[in-house]
Amino acid sequence: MHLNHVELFCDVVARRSFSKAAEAAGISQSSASQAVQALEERLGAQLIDRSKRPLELTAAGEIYFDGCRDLLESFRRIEDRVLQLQDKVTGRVRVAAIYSVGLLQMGAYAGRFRELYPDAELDLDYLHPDEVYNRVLGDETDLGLVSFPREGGSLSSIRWQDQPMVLVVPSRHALAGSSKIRVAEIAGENYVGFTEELTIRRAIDRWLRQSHVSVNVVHEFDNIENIKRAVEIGAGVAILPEPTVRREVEAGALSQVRLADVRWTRPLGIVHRRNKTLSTAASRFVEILLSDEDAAVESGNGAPRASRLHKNGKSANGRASGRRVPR
Amino acid sequence: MHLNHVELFCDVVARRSFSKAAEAAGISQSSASQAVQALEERLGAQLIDRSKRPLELTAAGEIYFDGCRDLLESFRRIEDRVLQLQDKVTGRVRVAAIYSVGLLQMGAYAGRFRELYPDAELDLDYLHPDEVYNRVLGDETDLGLVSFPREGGSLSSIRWQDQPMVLVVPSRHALAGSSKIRVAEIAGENYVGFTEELTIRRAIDRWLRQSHVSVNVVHEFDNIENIKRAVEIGAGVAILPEPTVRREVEAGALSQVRLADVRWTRPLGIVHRRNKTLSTAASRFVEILLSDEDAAVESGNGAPRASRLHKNGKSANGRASGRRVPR
DNA sequence: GACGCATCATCAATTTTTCCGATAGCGCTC
DNA sequence: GAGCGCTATCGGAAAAATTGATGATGCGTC
Repeated sequence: MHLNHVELFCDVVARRSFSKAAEAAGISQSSASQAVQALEERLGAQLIDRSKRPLELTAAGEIYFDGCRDLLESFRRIEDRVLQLQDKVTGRVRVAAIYSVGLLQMGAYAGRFRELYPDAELDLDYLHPDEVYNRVLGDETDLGLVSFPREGGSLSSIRWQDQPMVLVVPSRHALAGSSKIRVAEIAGENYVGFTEELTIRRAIDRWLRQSHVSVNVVHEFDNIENIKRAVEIGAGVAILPEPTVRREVEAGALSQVRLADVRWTRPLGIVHRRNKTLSTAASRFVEILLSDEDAAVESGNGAPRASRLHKNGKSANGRASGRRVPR
Repeated sequence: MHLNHVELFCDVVARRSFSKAAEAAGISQSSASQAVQALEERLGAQLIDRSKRPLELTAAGEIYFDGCRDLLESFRRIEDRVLQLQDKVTGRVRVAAIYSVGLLQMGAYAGRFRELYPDAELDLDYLHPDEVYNRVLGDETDLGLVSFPREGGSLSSIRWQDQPMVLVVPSRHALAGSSKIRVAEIAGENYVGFTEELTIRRAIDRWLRQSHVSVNVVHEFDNIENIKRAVEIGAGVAILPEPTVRREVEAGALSQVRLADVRWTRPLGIVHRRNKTLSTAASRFVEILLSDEDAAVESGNGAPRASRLHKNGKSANGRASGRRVPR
């Protein structure tokens, strides 16, 4: 029996689609169909009910899926154990990041990871926050990079960074010159904010309320890029994580103003399934995220750093564990 | 990755031989070699040290083997669960029986099993008792049929039959006419017995000692067939399980005499690995062994029957469970 | 310590399996 | 009910496992 076929079956089930799973596996839809059929033939039982759209699992399929899910996980762990013995880091790490984390920072981390562990494969996706959680929960990704990380249930999270929130204003705005202001000075400004379904919107609302400041919301977007564009054209001011506007500030397209009397930060975290032990490769990726010195600079406040995840008992030779790559 | 390759690797390790494992799997030695090499290449690690004869596992191989052993077992269970859903009994049952059980009785049981479950594969081997235990312990067989079953450690046993021991004499012997005698009458007879390493020999010795009877041992054999031949040619008398001499007694080649004042029996048991759940097919085979009505007749004493192993919650249609095959 | 035996690796040829692309059929949605 | 998206099916192509022959190596034996 081909374990690849089992893996494919599980992916078909997870995605509720043969074609999606086939594409993800880099094979043709036809091949995916045949692979699952081979499994069904071997068992002499229908696993998937294709007469429904989207497809559904049969009772047998349910049982088989549950079992194979664990089986594949076990197999991965076994291989990992052997590979660890020789300090090899291989396998695939699937990372899903929210747009505002991903586009700005992940490139550098990914490069570093690929440089240190050329044998490992890194899949990076930039998604909507909800989709990141879905993937983690559905076991379609190993690590999720999100802001205001949720915990509990089958989710566990690792604290990663705390990004200071700054006021962002058009470069010709009255406040553009100031390096620091008090929150109260924002009151009544035209404001470009996040849409209400986003956690960060609710956090900012709460912060403003606590400071007894209210603003005039003129636009709402569900992503930072659009907010920045709106501020650039003078639609209003915004409150955004400092690292996400650094490039525009340096280029002069936007101005940032620190808020002197509050410590608003956007916490970023790495979420993963609680019960699933991370693969060595995944652990190493987390390690790179956490060990990065830039991050230490960026996380402006004195919050304790997340402790190192990876503990390798017997790494004697100079492997990556403690290594720093010069920026 | 091919699960077959993993299975093959495990078999190679268990047998400490590529060629043996290849033969057992029904493939060429070349193929076996390449299959294991494929695994090693995938892991980038040597699993087996071929420079030793017989081959040895490397540290990586040790880890991999332990993991894969369980993995294969898990996979088997998963498939079994699915198959059970549709009342299918497939898969392989490997049975190792001691000669004296096997040759006489197993044919009928095997036939019955193959008739009831044509999709399942039954491997029957007749071996020396020690070898039966080795196979069970080494996980090379699912069920072992032995006399005086050992328990404990990783072994578990199911009571199967208690065969009454009878005195067997040449057909022209002075006692040949009697249907019953007292044990004391054996005293001083020329006796053909088992070799000392066999459990049954030690049991008989103990019984004779308890009855304060001693005999004149003229020959020792490690199997029942040879003992019968020796008795046939008049070398002496023997004490053997009744079912094993029934054919010769009916044919007139030997005479059997019941022992009136003792209840000596040879217990037969089904041994298997304790922690390993039996496959459905294996359970059904056990069921056939236990449900047989002949066995009830043969087990002369009133010892409680082993309870039925198999419990299938949802078998509604008239499947084999309760079915009896007329003798 | 050389010989023979058993065992395993290697190689090219062949068989078997898998995979692909095109096409047809079917369910779902509008 | 037409259109769209999805999956099964089919023949041919590609990839893979398997084989048989041959060579290398460890191990016991004389």
